[in-house]
Amino acid sequence: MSNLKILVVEDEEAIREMLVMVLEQANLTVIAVGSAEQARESLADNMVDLIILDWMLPGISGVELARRLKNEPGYKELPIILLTARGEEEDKIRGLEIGADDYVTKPFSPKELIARIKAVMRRSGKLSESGQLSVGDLTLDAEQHKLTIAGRSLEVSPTEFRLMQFFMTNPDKVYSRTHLLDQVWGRSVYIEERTVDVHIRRLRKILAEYGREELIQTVRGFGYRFSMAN
Amino acid sequence: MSNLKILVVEDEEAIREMLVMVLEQANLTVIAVGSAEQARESLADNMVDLIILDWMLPGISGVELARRLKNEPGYKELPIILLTARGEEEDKIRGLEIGADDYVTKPFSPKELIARIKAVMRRSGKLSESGQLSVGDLTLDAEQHKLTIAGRSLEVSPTEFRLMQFFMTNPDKVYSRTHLLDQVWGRSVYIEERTVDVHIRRLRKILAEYGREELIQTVRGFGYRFSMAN
DNA sequence: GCGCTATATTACCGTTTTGTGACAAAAAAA
DNA sequence: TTTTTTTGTCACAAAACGGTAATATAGCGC
Repeated sequence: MSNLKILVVEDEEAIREMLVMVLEQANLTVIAVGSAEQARESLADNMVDLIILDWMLPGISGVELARRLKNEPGYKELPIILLTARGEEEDKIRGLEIGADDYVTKPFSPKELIARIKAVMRRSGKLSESGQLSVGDLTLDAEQHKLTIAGRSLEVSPTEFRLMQFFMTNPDKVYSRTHLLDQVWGRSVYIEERTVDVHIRRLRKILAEYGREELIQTVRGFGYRFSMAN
Repeated sequence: MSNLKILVVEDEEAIREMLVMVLEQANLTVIAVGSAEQARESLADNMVDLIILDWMLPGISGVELARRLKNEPGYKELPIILLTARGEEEDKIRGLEIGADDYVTKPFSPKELIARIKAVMRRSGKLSESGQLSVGDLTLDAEQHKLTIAGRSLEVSPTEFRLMQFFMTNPDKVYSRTHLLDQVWGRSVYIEERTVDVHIRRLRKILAEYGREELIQTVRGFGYRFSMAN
C-alpha cells in the first residue's frame, strides 16, 4: 500500500499524532492538519488519495467539509473516511448519506483503520496491489519496487515497471492497446496506440536477456497477453 | 530503548491495539492483556520492566491492582504508568499517592507516551539505550552516535546519521523524497525535495570510501532504497 | 507469390529526473 | 568573538526515460 498520500484532518493533537504514526507505520505518506481551512490549503497544493476527517472540527466541521467536497467536481471521487466519537449511530448514517466512504469510531484500533483504508482504496481502485506478485520465477515486489527473475534483478524503467505490474496482476488475458493505455498510463493522457508496441518491445528485450521473451505474447488483431503457458 | 518488556493492561481492544503498535514502534517488547487477573498471570510468567495500566478495568480495577502491586515486595520496584480518562485531576493525585510512577490521559499522543516511558525508565535506571543496528558489516550505535563499517568508524554529520539510521531500520524498501523528509527531518519542516538528493550524495560519498556506495540505490521516479542485495 | 495490414524494430530527440559541485546562511565549536 | 562544521539551495551537467515516426518484417487471404 505504498505511495499513497493521506490527508488527516483532526484538531486534537494527541489523536492527530496517533493517526500520523499509525498511517506512516503502514507505509503511507501523511499530511496532517488541524482544521477544515488548512485542509483546503493542503488540497490545493497536494494531490492526496484519501482524507481522514474528524467529525467535529473548530470552525467548519468535518461533516460540512465532507459534504462540500462531495459536491465539488474535482473532489467528488476523493475517498473520505470520517472519524466519529463512539456510538453516535445517527452520525454514521448521516455521514454515509453525505457521501463519506466509510467511518471509524474513536478510539480506533490501528488494524481496523488500516483495514478500512485498504477497503476504501480497493473500492476506488487506488490500491496499488501491495506486496509480492509472483508468476513462475518472476517476482515483482511493490514495496521494494523491484522486479527479479530467479533472484536476479531486472533493470526496468518506471513505465515498464507499471506495465509489468499490470500484466502480472492480470495474467493469461489479452488486452488491447487501448485498454493497456487506460490501465497503465491512465485515462487522462492521449498517447499513440503504437507507443504500447514500443514498450512491449522494451520489456521483451529485457526479458530476452533471461530467455523469457515469450512471456509477453502478441495476439494479432487484439493486443498482448502475459502468460507462462506458451 | 530495546530489550525492554512492557505489560499493557487495558480492556478496550482498540486502545490496547493502539498501545501495542505505539510501543512496538518504539522498539519495545509488548505483552497485552485485558484484565487485572490476566495481568497477574502474565506477571507470574514473565519478567516485565514496566506496566501500563488502565485506570478502569472490569473486575479488579487498575488502581486497585497498582495499589496491591506496590505493596508486594516482588513488585514494589516495578514502574507503573496509569492510563486515565481525560481531565480526571483527582485521579492523577490519587494515582500518584498509590505509588504509580506516572500517568497519561486518554487520548494520548504517542510521543508523549514514549517520552513518559523513557522518563520513568531512566528514573528507575532501566534505560540501557543499547540501540545497536547492524546490516551486514555496517553497525550503527544509537547510544554512542557512531557508525562503523567493519570496525572502522565513519565520519557522518547529524543529519546523515539520522538518514542512515532510518535506512538501516527500514531496509529493502523504497522511500520517496517526501517520505524521507517526513521521517528523517520531521514533518512540519519545509525543505526542498532535492535536498534529499544532496544528503544521499554525501552519504554515498562516505560509503564510497569503503566501496559500499551501492548500499543506497536510486529508484528512478520513486526515491531511494537501502539494501544489501544488489 | 502478391498485396494488404498488423506488428516489430530502430533511431531520434525533447523532456524529465537525478547527480554534482559551489555557495552562503545557520549552527556549533573553539 | 572567530573559526569550523553543517545544511539547505541553486545551477548546471549527466543520464534516463518515453513518445513519435520512419522503416522493416511478418501474417494472412487470395
